[in-house]
Amino acid sequence: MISPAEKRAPISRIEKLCIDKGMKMTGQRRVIARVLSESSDHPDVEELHARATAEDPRISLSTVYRTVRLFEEAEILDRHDFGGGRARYESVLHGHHHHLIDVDTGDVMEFEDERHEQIAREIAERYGFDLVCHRLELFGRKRGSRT
Amino acid sequence: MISPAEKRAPISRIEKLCIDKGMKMTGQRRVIARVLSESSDHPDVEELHARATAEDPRISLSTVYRTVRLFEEAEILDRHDFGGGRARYESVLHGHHHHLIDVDTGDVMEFEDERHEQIAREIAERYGFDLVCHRLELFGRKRGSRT
DNA sequence: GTAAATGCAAATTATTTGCAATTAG
DNA sequence: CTAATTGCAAATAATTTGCATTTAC
Repeated sequence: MISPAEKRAPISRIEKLCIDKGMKMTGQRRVIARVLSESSDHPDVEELHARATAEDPRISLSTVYRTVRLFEEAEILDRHDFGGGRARYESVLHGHHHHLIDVDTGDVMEFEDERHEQIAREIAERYGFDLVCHRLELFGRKRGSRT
Repeated sequence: MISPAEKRAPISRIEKLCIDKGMKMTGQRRVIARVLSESSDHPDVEELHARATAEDPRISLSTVYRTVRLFEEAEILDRHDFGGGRARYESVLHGHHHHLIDVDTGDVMEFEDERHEQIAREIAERYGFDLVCHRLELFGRKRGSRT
């Protein structure tokens, strides 16, 4: 039932990036790359490990930590701190955007805003800086929620 | 040489806030409040402890941790994460503003921008949220720096 | 074949907490 | 006087690392 073909998972978008950068693609790295490519949320390391081991149980937490760090340094992943003590990750392939965090539920919504981009560039310039990156995070409460 | 008068330090701005909120003002809490009132940068707990013990050596690190937490919950302090693994604090008395971080040196500059405030409110509204707070951080490199 | 990657357990780092002793109000 | 606060040392929680073993290229 298990044909050899099933072992060759298709190359994920992030795996492609890794190959282009000349990284050594181990089985675990390939799975983590796939999990990240398929995630449209902002998982933390614990969650990534859970998703990865669901596909292949022989992936250790250390490897997930090492891999997200590697990917972050290779500019494949963005790391975020939304509070709660754990770093959360998303692929840079999801593009440049910002976050609106529901302070009651922890839900994260994404948005873009061109006016904001313009203002950010302008402020950096005013101080004599080239903008490397920036983040805008809004923390809000659903209108009508008591408390 | 040491007159009794020297023991009565003037009441700092933050100590005043604490008293208004009915907090029990211990010696260590008073010193930490003063150090924070006099800081115009964004010290972490380690640094606050160093500044506090310089004024009075019998202040433990635990107490500094407990006090910044207390002050944060009382909305006397804002906590920031500028990367580097440690939380950094500043008095809310410094007003609402945002940060431009020099990625090479770690220096932090502050700025305000009314247009940005307006956009933030508007975006939250678009999603049906009341804005609780928000943060805008620009990471930049001094123009002309090689690398 | 060889340098790089992995798993595991132990180490680190930032922060929190239990508890007996101290202190503000 | 009494409840809140402190110091200290031990506990947590997230993340990193040393080292023997495995693996991609």
